[in-house]
Parts: sequence; structure tokens; C-alpha cells
Amino acid sequence: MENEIFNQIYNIVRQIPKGKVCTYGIIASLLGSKKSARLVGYALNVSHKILPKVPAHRVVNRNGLLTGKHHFKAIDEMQVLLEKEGIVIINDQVQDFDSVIWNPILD
DNA sequence: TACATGACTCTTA
DNA sequence: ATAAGAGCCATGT
Repeated sequence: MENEIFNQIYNIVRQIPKGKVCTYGIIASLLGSKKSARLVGYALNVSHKILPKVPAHRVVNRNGLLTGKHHFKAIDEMQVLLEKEGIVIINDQVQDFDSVIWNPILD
């Protein structure tokens, strides 16, 4: 991807530590355009063909809901990967969301 | 060139 | 508290 903004998105997502999650809005804010969360989602949508691999499963919407699970190879893959990292998910909803959220600004 | 779509979020009613 | 509308940016047709 020659587009710089896409690279920035992937770069940020790769910085999400294991066991933590981030939101589209936060990532968009780091890019400078806090309203461009849709663009973040679009970038992740095509991130499956990007190398090195992007941990897109660690990105959820503002409510901690796994809105993008249907875009993975297997629908449950996103949830499985997150649970593998210690995150509890019930009904596509991240439990204790405020505790697992990764805020790079506070980091 | 123009319109529609999308893994979103915020503001108003 | 719930629902609807507006902004945002890149892509595809």
C-alpha cells in the first residue's frame, strides 16, 4: 500500500500489546482525523493481504463489540484469538472493556 | 466525473 | 433512553 495513512493505521495496530484491544476512534485520533474511524475499518478490511500481519482482531468498535468478526476467514477466529490473549468475550462483546482497552496516549 | 458503500462515531431530536 | 442524521476518507463501479 503506497498510501501513507494506511501504513500509519497498520503501524499503530501492530503496537497494540497482547491482551489489550483498541478502538477505531482512538486509532483515527492518532492519525489526526478523529472522525475517520470508517477509514480505519476499511484499512483493516484489506489488512488481510498486508505484511507483516496486522493484529486486526485487537481492534473493536467504541462499545467493545466485535463488529468486524464476519470479515475474518472464520467468523469465530477474532473471538478465539482475543480469548487466547486473555480477553473475555461474551456474545461478541468484550467483557471488562475499560480494563483491556489500550490507550497509547496514556502509555 | 459522480454516486454508492463500509470492521465508525458523534450530535440532535 | 432510543433513534435518526451528519461527518469522514478511500475504493469500486
